[in-house]
Amino acid sequence: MRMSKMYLRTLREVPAEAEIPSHILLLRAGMIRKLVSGVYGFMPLGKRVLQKIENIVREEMDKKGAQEILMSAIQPAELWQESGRWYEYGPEMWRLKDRHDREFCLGPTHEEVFTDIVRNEVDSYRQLPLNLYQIQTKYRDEQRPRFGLMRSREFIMKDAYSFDRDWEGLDKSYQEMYEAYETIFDRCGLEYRAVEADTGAMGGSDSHEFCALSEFGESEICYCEKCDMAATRERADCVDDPADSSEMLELKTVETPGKKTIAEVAEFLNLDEKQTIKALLFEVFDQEYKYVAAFIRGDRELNMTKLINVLGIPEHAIEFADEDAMSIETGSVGGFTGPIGLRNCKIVVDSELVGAKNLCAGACLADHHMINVNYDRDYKGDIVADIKLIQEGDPCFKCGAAVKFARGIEVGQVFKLGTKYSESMQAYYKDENMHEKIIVMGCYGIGISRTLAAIVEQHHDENGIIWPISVAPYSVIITIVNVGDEEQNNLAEQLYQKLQSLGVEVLLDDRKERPGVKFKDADLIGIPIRVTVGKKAKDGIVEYKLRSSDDSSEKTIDEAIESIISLIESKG
RNA sequence: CGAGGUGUGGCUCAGUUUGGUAGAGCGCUACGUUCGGGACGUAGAAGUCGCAGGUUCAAAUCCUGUCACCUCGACCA
Repeated sequence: MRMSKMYLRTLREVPAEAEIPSHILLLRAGMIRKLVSGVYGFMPLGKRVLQKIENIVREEMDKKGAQEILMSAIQPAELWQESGRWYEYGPEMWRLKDRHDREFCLGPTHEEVFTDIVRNEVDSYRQLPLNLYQIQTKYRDEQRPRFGLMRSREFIMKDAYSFDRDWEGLDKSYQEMYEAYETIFDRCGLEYRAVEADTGAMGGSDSHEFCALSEFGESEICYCEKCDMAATRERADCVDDPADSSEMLELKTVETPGKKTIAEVAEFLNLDEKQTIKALLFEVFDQEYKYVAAFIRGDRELNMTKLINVLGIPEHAIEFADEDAMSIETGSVGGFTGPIGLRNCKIVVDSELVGAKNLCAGACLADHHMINVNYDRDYKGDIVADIKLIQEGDPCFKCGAAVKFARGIEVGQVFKLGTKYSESMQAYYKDENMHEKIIVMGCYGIGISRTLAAIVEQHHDENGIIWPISVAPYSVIITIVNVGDEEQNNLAEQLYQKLQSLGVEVLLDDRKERPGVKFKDADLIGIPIRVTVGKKAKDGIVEYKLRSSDDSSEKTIDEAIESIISLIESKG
């Protein structure tokens, strides 16, 4: 491609909308352009990178026997009603109606559609296992789109769905996809970590997230250096402090005027925060009960994901309670709510509180707390479970060593769905004995556009992007220092033609620009190999330089071609 | 959804406090001089000041409403 003809505009200044390196650089390098909040278009260079990533994904999926199809982005509400997710999915789903008032959505994911296709066409065990995938645009009406491609409302995703005869088959399919993902992210040049994850709105049992490590990642992950534990923060189990064997003391109510927070109460009563109980009050929607009170030890934080999991409700069906309204119905008192005296409300108690003794809790009476509160003797929970959020340095639930934290960009996730969808949507097959059996499913996603952003996060410097050669829009850029010089033009043209005939993806910077501008642009758009044709063109000498290094060397064009070919073969 | 902020040529921004009829740099066009890390000169083109009302002789500027965008929080396969 001749740059004089290429549709490309690079920006010198940082667009006001962008904050993090990938967003800034993708905009500055003319790879993406915003249409509205959370919706981006891909310009020629960006589109090429996207295709590189897609092709890596295709190759590795195909190697595992997965077959590519393409389903529509538009989906009928009926399918989602059948699986129960039309309600569950919440406001993130982009819903619309046709002229006859029939309801549809723009697909945020495709479990229902794939299950529907397969249940209609798979009858026999001979057709299983089966793995189908697509690379397609997905829609999620995010509350707050952020960071360019990182969290957008329209994005490109590879989603695969496996269909097996039984759970053993699913385990195998899952393992195959897990391995494919490792290869895919390795080939994309990403430094990543696979961590255990919550299954969230997808449902199912096991799940792993593949997180590209980055300080701007939105996933908090925790891991253990002593054992193989690695999980998202919301998923990580917590270890309860050991039970206290002290005697139970007499329950008392004490005055604590105006002391509402844990810190204030602990200081006022001269207690450790560990000796207090924190109350968190929620209102829930469309359930048998209206309010939830969650109790955890005063020094702990609540893990919202764990809470909604034990309650078995979708995330959008719960929010912090309006204290006044709740007070009337349940007897809670803002700042002074405790487990004793509450009514008409689901009580969830963190498991750690069961073994703790003589704690301080709100008295459900203004300006009063109770001391020497003990589980079982003084109060009970409707549910007792681990609902704590893990902190850095807490003990690992597998081996007890202190856990470490890191941040990552979730570029892929694999789920064992099991029979969640095949059951609700009745996807069966017949076994050897003509017995009807349920299909066991898995699903496997990769955010293609997010992966692109993650690669930039990990591969850039102050001058711009540094694409790994495997995903670079072009492998080589030939920079002509002075297009007014015939010898330079001729030599560059010769090299350009040769590289093209060898199948090398090459840019020829034949623009009438000063060399400084061309070098800056070459660095910004991140082409891995730069060949500069300058003063020594008359001797047949060019300068060969890698974007990733400051060193350069002088070569004849044949030597340059040799270096280029061998580099592409080793890294491409 | 809660809090804060911003909307002025393609981009980055000044001008708004104190109303007087729109500016700079970059980019763009033409010509000339340059030509190894974002050159210089000359001459140009380009903006209903987010939108709608209102106040006023006069509104980018003041008032009301509205929309969009950004940040933090909450939330998020």
